[in-house]
Amino acid sequence: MVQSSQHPVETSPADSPDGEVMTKVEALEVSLSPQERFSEYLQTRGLRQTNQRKFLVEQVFAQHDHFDAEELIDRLPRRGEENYVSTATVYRTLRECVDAGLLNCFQLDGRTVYDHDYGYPQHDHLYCTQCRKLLEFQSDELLEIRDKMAAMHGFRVESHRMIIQGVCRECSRARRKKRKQDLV
Amino acid sequence: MVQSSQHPVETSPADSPDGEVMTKVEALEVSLSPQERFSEYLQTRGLRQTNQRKFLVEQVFAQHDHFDAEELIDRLPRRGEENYVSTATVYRTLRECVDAGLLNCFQLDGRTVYDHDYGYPQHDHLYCTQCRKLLEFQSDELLEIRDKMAAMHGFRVESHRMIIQGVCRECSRARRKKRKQDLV
DNA sequence: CTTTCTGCAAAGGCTTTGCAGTCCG
DNA sequence: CGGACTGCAAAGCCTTTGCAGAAAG
Repeated sequence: MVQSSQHPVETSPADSPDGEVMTKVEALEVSLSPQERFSEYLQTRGLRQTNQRKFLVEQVFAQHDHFDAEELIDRLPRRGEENYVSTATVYRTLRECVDAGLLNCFQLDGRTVYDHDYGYPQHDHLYCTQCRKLLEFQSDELLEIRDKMAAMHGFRVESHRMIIQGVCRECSRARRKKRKQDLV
Repeated sequence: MVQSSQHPVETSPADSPDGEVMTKVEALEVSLSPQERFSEYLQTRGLRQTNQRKFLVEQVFAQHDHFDAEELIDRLPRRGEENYVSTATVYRTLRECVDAGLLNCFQLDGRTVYDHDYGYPQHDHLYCTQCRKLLEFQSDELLEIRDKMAAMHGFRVESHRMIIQGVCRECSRARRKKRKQDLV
């Protein structure tokens, strides 16, 4: 079976229904908006400020969310509608956003997932293998270990990617409930 | 540009040329060989003990190395030669090895990389973005943080994947050398 | 003998690319 | 105006799948 096209991705909820400790990943203060930052990037490289690029960056930063190309395309205007952008241009622009430092990307289940980088602090992910939701977490200790391990091996760190796979609270609950029902 | 098909992947060298601390990832003592373990897995599920499966598991465990499907296929007999195994069967068997717990797999640069799991301790990776080499490291602290972060979010951990990207010692040296030459 | 497996070739999913027309600067 | 950009369709890459013949139990 091939991955379905349903990949709900959400950020960590601010509240904790169980009253447990929750780290919340907050937006950072930045002097330039993502749009301005991208504009700067384009100018530096002698690239052009097109309507498609402006529109895409605006859409990408309209909500803080993880997404893949397909999800982005799904919420953009269709062919024939105003502001339609072709698939090729979407892929090309996503790559530029990564180069510009606006987005991060990583592979998950064979698709490329994009994540806001600019104006957002470093973080890692918890991935629910049941509902495919992505939660974020932050850990300075993790960074320390990363740097220590890299140093041990003479590595100069550029970046890292940590994904914890498992089952989220909601899916665990749903499963327990189901098991209970199955017993009846 | 698309990823090239050259992906040297090597394990961590045992010696440290710089005399720095090195963690070495050692093989574990296991009661069954990978072949025996796989055989057991097949029997349990009523699957068959074919020559192709036996041959592939043997090849996969002949050397401790990370590899992708292409690299494995490259060192197998060609079509027409003795013990030839089709691409489809290689992919099918790799998947079975993962199901059987013999191999781990993860995505890197768009390809699926396989890693010995059975008879080998949990470990994570350092990935050199210059030479595409994969080194291994082990850290119990990392596991503690993983569990702590998961607990904070009500997650039941199944597994995790951590990859530190950067430049390895050898590539750093090569680069320094090159810069020096460029100055002459 | 029956069911699973294999090899083949074709298809699939995601992403990139060549090209001709379009648009930015 | 010239080079960069876009949309389109086609190709590419890696992996999976349908099917008919082969093989395991």
